[in-house]
Amino acid sequence: MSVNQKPEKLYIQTFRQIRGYITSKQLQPGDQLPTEQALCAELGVSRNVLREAIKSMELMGMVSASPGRGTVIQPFNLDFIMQNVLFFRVGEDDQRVREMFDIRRMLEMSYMRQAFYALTKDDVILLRRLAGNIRQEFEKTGWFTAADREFHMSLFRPLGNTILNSLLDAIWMVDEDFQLELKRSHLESSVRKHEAIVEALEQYDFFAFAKAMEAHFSSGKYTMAQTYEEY
Amino acid sequence: MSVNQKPEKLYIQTFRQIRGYITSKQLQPGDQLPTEQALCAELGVSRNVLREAIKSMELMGMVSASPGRGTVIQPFNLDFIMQNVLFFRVGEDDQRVREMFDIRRMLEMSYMRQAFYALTKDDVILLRRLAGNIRQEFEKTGWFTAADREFHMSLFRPLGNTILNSLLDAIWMVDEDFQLELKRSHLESSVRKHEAIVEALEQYDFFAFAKAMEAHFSSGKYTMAQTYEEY
DNA sequence: AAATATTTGTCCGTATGTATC
DNA sequence: TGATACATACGGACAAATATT
Repeated sequence: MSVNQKPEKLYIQTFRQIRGYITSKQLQPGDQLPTEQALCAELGVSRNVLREAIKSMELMGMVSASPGRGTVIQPFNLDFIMQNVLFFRVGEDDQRVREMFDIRRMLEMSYMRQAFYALTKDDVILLRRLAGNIRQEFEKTGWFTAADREFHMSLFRPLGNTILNSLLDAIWMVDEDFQLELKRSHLESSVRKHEAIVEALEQYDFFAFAKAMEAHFSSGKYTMAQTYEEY
Repeated sequence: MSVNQKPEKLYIQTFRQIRGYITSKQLQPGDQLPTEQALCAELGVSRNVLREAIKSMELMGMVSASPGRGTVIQPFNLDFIMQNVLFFRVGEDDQRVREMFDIRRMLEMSYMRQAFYALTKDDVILLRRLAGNIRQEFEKTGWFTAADREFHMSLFRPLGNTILNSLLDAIWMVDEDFQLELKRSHLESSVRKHEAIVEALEQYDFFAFAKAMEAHFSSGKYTMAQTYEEY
């Protein structure tokens, strides 16, 4: 009796082959993939199978396709993976959501030092304006999810850490569905705390900045674990 | 002039809808998805479009399909993604890899305090054994990737933070493909540093534990940014 | 600016192999 | 063994979006 090596399904083989095509030809972001017709002929598969492989790549953010234009290699980006795979089941229960928020807090507190020194004057000006947006949005709607997100993302974007940005972005995406439970008093003080962060940045005072960041996280919803401390 | 809202492509909508179906019905690993035919009818799309969505999920490891049996939800697993998306793209420039290692370092340093107090006596005994495995594997093969991973995962698993575990797991997966460039001298001292971590745990000395963790990360490959410091 | 070609998007039908009862 | 349900795979056809002439 011989070993029954079950061959991999065709669309998975095809996925690998296309991937191999990209790496072996060293295709860069912006480069074109051959047309579906050409790839079908080259790989000897039907158009359906080929599409199942390519659409998978598209949904993972590896390529982007549009009619008349073709299929184009995309730059490195983990956003889709983070949102749809890594944090796939998070929305289901509150414990996971709190874990995510806690991880965000830890990451922001860990990277705040690097962020502080990476921020340019223009970045600080932008942050001042975004803090204004938070206040504005709060006074207008009693809410400020979008502005809050933009503020925090802008704080860490200058670091240029792609993975970190993707991670924070994915967590914020979940956040937007869960922020509804906040109390108004927390929101009010939170508006002020964002302004305190900007003030510290404007004065180029890292210690004040760190204190303001900690204060920001130790309020309201960010209360899963103890706050940041030195050991 | 009205806003030109371009509708998303059907197979992307469908992907989301199926994902929504899984979460809203709270389907667990092992549960069945409806048949292709049934889903086509329910979502009002053709079989091809539906398959492009489902095959994407299969390639991401979210479900598994086979003829005669149907489509089944899979437990959380990033293997395929890591192998076929991350690693493949990461190779373009190892900046991404360094970013991931750095994030791991930050997370481990952030959570070490909670981990320290969450560890039971049995956990420490396990860690002692795993440190032994590291030495053993190193002396036998000159290498210890698997044992290293197991050690670190066991350090933080007792925390019970699902998201954190997933994240660390994902980063380790990339690590295993990239650790090949380490120098032997670093490896030797790294073996000792793992043992130092366990010794601190056995003596229930948080300060020594923290120092050992920092020392561990400040050596060899973990040199992207400055080491952990209080502010 | 308009017509035409190219390329992907979407649908349908059919045959085959596999798992289950 | 046979019958049924299901995913796998192929092919053709037309629509829609984009690029080209």
